Amino acid sequence: MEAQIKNPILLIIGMKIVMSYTSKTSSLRYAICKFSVSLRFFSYSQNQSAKKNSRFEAIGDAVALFSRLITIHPLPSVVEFNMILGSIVKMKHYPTAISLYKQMGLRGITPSIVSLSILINCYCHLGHMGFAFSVLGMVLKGGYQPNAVTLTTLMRGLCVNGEVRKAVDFHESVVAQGFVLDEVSYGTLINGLCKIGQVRDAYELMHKMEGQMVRPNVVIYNMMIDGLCKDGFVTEACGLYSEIVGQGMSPDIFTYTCLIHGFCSLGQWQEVTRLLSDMVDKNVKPNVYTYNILIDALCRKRMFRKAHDMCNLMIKRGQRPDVVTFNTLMSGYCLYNDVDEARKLFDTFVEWDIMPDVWSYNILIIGYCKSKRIVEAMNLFNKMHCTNLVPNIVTYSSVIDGLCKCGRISYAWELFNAIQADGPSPNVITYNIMLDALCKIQLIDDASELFNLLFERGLTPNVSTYNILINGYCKSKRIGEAMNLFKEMHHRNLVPDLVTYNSLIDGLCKSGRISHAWELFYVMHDSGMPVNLISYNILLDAFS
DNA sequence: TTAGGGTTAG
Repeated sequence: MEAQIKNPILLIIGMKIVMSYTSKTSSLRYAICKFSVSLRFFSYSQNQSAKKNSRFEAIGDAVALFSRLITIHPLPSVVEFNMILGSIVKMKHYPTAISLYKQMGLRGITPSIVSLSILINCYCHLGHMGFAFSVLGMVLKGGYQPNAVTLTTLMRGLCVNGEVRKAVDFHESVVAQGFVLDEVSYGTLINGLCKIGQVRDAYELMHKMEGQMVRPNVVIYNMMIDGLCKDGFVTEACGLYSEIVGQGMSPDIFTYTCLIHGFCSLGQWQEVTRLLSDMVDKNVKPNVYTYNILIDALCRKRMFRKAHDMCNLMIKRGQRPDVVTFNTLMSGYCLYNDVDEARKLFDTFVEWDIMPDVWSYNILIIGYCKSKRIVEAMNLFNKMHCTNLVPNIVTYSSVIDGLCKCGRISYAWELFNAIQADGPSPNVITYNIMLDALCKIQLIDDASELFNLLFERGLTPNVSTYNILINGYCKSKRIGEAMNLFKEMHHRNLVPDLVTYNSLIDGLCKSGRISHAWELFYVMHDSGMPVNLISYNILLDAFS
């Protein structure tokens, strides 16, 4: 059955393609190129106006056009098909692109390295890295030459699927085999490494790429600057800024925004001001991200008047506040326990023509829970279900925490089980919340069972998980089990913190094992842990 | 002549 083209503009373009094909191949390419641009436009307008159906129509049109092209005699070249597949990938319809790729094969169209790279990209986006690499196998067996795009796509796939290390190893092996990578390939790896906090390795890689005759561009410098700033190495990030300038390149809005973020985190306002005036000199205009960072920094310092002034300034300079701006302000108010002020802002979203997102709801739900106003938190949680917003694991964890802290543990437990069965999978934070609740009501054996379940679900406990359980065991006077967990932390390369030591020292003291408590106190001291007042009070209490 | 990388908020 012939597919219908629903959009009139695309119908015209589609007809143009069929007509022009009979005359000239170049016209066909021109028409498809226009089609591709139109698809991108529709995809864009879908984002802008949130019209649910336009994306569906655009994808429908793309498929319809593909179906028409595949029936033309003689068949258009693979380039035309690649252009349609590329547009479908841009619309994130990966399974559709894969299915159309397969149809191409059935029609006897020989894929090019571009088609195969698109296919690899689809599998990577779907998290099917095994399939992605089997396509690479096809590439090699078929005598194609994988290029920098093919290899970068795979490296990015590994990075976004949580296997950055494998991506780095893969890069090393392809370089050793003589494949040539470019600045995008290195940028992908550097970004992957920075995102998992391996900034040092990223930095080394940036210097290594120069040995491969690939020079870092501003994008790579920006990623490094961002990574360094987020790790607190703002001085080093500034060094890279100087390198950009020294090499005759121009720092852009990303460079400045990342650096401003770094200095805001350190509270170095003078540097922030200096960067802002530097931006004026270099004619780089702050954008909504830059303003949001500044507003966030002001809110964290409780400078709400100045934060609102900054909001007005951004409007005056032609930058519209967005949902992040409002979320940032709401978050600031909640940080200082003023959930009512945050709620007032939330209620003005409509006036600003801004749609609240999951973050907006989460900020308020957490705010209400913190103030023990569980009814209002639950009302918002229920209101979310009436919108198109899908609560995420942060929403559920916050609500579960709120319910636990208000003593409604059975309801919290019900929700926890519900999301285990069907919902956003609980993460280690959700488990910690439930574990804490169980320990607080002395159900330490149930907590221990839940702790085992955490491993079964493939999650990794963190220091807080151990602290919660150790504290639970200590409060139940089961010091032996608490000490076993303490040892287990070491095996898992988890470094005990002040909370771990204080819980154990308290537990040991309250069980009359004061000499053991002292021993542990010295272990803590020797490990370089800054001892706080709580530690001394625990020991003083024990002595008195 | 189609395919791959970068900034914000819990």
